[in-house]
Amino acid sequence: MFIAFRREVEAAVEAALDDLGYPTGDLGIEEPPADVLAVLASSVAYRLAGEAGAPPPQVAGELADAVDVTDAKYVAEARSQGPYVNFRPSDAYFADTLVEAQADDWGHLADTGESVVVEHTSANPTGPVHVGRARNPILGDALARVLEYAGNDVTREYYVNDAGRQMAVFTWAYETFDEADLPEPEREKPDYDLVRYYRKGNEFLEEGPDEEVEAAEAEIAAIIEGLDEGDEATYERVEEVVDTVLGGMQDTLGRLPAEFDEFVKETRFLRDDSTHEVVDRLKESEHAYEEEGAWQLDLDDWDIEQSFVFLRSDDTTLYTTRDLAHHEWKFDEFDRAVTVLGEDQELHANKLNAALDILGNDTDRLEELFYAWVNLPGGESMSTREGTGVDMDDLLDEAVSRAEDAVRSRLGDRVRDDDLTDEDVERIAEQVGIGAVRYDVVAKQPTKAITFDWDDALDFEGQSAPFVQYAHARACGILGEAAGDVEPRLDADVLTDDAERALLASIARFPLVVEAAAEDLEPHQVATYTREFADDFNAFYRECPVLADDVDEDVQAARLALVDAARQTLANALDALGIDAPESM
RNA sequence: GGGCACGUAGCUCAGUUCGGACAGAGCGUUCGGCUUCUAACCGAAAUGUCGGGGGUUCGAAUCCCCUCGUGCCCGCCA
Repeated sequence: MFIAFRREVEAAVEAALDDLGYPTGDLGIEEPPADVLAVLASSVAYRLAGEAGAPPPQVAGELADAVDVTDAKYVAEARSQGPYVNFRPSDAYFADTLVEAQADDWGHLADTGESVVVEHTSANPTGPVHVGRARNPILGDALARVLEYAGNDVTREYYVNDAGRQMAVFTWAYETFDEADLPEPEREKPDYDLVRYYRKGNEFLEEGPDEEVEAAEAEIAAIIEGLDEGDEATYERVEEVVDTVLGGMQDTLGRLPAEFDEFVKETRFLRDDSTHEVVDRLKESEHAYEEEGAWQLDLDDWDIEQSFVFLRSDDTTLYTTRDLAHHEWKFDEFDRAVTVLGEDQELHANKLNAALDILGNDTDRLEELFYAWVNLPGGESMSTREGTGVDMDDLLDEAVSRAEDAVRSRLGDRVRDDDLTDEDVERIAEQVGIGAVRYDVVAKQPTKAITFDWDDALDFEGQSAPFVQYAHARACGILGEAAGDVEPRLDADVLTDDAERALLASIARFPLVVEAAAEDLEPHQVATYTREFADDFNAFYRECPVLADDVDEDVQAARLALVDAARQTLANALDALGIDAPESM
């Protein structure tokens, strides 16, 4: 709706500028402040003042007069206000918004016809998911959802690093150490079980007797070599560890929820020989050279100082080499590829891009979304190997437990009479607790560093998921109360209060927000929208009673339709973020 | 040392792409509101050298240069 409105405004302004003999390159279309009664405005008069030899307000007046919106469906009027030309919505704008927002798929944009692979998380399967890693799946899953809302065919991919040194160390440690020498696992889950071997192994390599460490290193090197050569027996040894740990991690990620369509293993690109084909092609490149037995690329032309080593002096490949084959696979299978990466990966990503360019790929099809690290208070970083950090399972358990306390403490003074069972309470606690954690992460700009704080992550008031979810529950409450007594009617003409109009205008913006968030790869724009929207709904809730006895029947029916449209908008906006919308709280 | 990010109210953050209407929220503080569709809510008040300095512009939180502070990266690791 908003998008159609914008199209009409753009066409009208462009035509008017053309008529008046002004350039049409800059239309100056922007969203006005909240207290201005317009959906869009143009500030172009500022720029034309010099050429026109008249002050901006005068140019704005001239432009407003020249704008012809008689054929427009959604733009009712162009009116100058100071240096701005404001575009006001027609009755049809509100009427169609009310109708369209009733649909289950409200906020979904037209199909782009494009397939997009969103690779996220891709954490090495070395142990339980900790909070430091959690930004990636939450951000990645929300991004995938937003891109789906924007009309793309999205595949969620977890790239499994099963061929590197870390997995070789893990496999060696798992086969070498005796469970009796390990501490009790922190949780009865396979990832918590096996990470003990990994930690023990790393400790041994750092502090063990030189001779024994040397022998261990030889065994680790043999595993790496076996993988690189595609040796089936080695692959099976490593796979046992990888799949077991990954299974445990998947359970945790699923709670967020972050689920994947594909788990693509790194060893796949060794077994099908594509990595070695990449090596051969790179050796032919004018940027390739051999130094001290290692093959590398000179990336000066891409303003990257450091060379890109793609073949070790012992002729084995590196993670980055295999990642090249991986990305060529993506280019074959999908139209676009987006990767969610920690900011520590930026140099690697730039080098990868340059190498893909050398291999003749169109790297415009590949984009990255970088996020800053989550640190512990005191500046300590979270590490699986060292066992520092807060486990994601612990955070989610605590969040759900606090949410359950909150739900139960409110049961006594509930006005709404919907008899929540224990099962309901548990479900709501799950939705609210996990939603709060997820919202806390997804609402912030990814480039800003986060210091983890229990109270901040578990704050259920103010700008949080529960605040937005509560607005949704309120809407459901009204709809439930009205069921059978009042039939909603799609009649926006009787919705004339400021709060009603503001809510409709806010509903109409939803598709635009999806469009912008997808375009910029910024799910947090949707999060910002949800809390502004909840504000608008709460204002309506306060100002406009729906079911009160003294409300006119027509108004009651129309307000009920408006409540349903708001409910649909809240539910879908939360869904685009991967947050559940409880019907009662 | 070089590269990339970040710095907005006491705290947590929107707004910065693409310069434009008085710089906005929440928490906290002070005051007020539940016999009225759910108070995880709402209303009112107070709170700012938009890190600092310079520049461009009719106009800068937003663009450019310098500077300070913080984080990340600079492996034949992943």
